[in-house]
Amino acid sequence: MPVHNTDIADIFEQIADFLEIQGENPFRIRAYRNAAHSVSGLGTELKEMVAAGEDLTRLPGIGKELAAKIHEILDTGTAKALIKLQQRIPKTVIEMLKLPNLGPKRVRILFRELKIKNLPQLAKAARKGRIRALEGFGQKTEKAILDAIDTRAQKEKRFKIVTVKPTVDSLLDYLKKVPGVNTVAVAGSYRRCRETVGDLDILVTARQKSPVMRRFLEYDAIDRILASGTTRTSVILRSGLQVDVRLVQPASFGAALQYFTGSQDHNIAIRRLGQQRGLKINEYGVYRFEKQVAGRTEASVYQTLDLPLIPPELRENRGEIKAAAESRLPQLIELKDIKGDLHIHTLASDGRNSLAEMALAAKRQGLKYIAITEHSDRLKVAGGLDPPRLIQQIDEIERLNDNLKGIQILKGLEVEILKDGTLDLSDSELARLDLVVGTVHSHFNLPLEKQTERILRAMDQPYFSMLAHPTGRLIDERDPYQVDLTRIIHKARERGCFLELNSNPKRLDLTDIYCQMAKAEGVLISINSDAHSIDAYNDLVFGVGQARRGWLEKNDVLNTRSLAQLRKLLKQTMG
DNA sequence: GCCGTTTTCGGCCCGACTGTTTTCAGTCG
Repeated sequence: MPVHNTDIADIFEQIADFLEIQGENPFRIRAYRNAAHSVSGLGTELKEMVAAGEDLTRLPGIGKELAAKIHEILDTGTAKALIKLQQRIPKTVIEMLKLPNLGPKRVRILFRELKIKNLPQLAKAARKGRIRALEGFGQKTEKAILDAIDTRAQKEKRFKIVTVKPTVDSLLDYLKKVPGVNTVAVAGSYRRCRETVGDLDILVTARQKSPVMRRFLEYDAIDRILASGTTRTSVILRSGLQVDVRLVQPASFGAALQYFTGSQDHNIAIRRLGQQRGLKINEYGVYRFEKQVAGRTEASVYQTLDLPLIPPELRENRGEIKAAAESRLPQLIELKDIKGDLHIHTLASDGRNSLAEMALAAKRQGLKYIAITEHSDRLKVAGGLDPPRLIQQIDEIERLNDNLKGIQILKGLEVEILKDGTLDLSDSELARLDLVVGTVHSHFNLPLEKQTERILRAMDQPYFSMLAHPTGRLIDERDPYQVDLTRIIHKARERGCFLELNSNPKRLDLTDIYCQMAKAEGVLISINSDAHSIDAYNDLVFGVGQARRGWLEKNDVLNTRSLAQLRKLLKQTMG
């Protein structure tokens, strides 16, 4: 059973949880959490680094002790330290930490004083009124605990960025119209283009006595109010989404935007840097002693640390601060760099628009080329094309290309990768195409080794240009299938083929970390819409967001190339 | 447990809000 970075990070987080409930040294706990974050954000598998004989203590947040634990976990699959902790405190106690208003101190009291070991016992004790009697608890806390248990499933939910976008647009519009309001901006994980957001952070600057906070409370989609102060108001919308609005002074706007954009790990690192220079950085500004020296703009905050403005998508404390200090921040790809879209369906398979409609809509979006890639024969439920229908479509594309100006259509196919790693159509049939996009739509449950071998074999077929949605995951709906992406990326480099970053906001597959890994290997990524209708070109912006989180620059992306360059690159994958 | 232009010890990010207090601890972001 191979151990992945996520397994190691998970063990470190668990150790941190246990230590926290034990009331351990908070900085020791932080060290474990830092290490977990550092490990999960690595662009390389630790098992490979160890195999290559690399010194793990060179990684940020990993010292001698934790390096030894990583070795132990790689060897045994677990850590003795964790097992020891689990013997003293039942695993189920950790679940209580996830409830709002319950942190390590209170969970510790519940466990020690009332011997509460899990959520059902906690609910029982709360119903009997035993919790309010505890030191530091009261009636309100007891009720909050009960409420939280009752609505727990709902609360853990994160929202896909695509479902939040209309809310953001509407709220910004609403707040901007309130008298006296000057600036409204969204911060948080939404601004960092994370694939899901837990809540929305909105910043407002306004003239004195603007009724903005009161008016926000009147916003019609609000279900209930969590907190309401002069500078911060928190509400839950009927959709379940939490929204925090903060009123800030113009002189503090940049500092607040920096602060609330996060990530938290990035901010901690930034404030530490400030500290080393005798600066205090908070959401109001950058201070030397009592005097504010920056904060009106975000750039001014970074400037006090001699850093350029770091793009929000990079702010995860995954090396961006060091890169900024060394003037080697990437010039991140932008939506306007995308010249074409290489994964598109039409009415011929399961799309909702015709070939001509898809082509014209692409042209309106400013794209120069598209590839039509219908499903192949085996995927009957999606109207997969058999060889005769594929030939028919190739003819149709050639006819259209003769008549269309300003957009070129490439002949492609989204071919099924069969269980044994062969492709759904024969080489002679695939040879007629400009590109072949391979995908897995069946046998999701193969074990890691089999699934990986299956895909590697497919990539080795003579006609194979690109692996689409490489992990098959659907955010919050379907886990990725078991596959060793490190080997897939190595193979792509060796074979000269490409990996897709699918822009469908339900997929966003590849994820940021693997984009970064592919980039390091020199494997080009294609940011595709997987469009099934003309509206879907709008999703490319989500793919670009994920690509930016993966540090991708224009040159790292296949479909920023001119049509001539693209054809050359594709030809190398065909035959 | 990590880390070092404060370097092998003594630090480790910072403030708002709430509930339970009667001046503050815990939680959260």
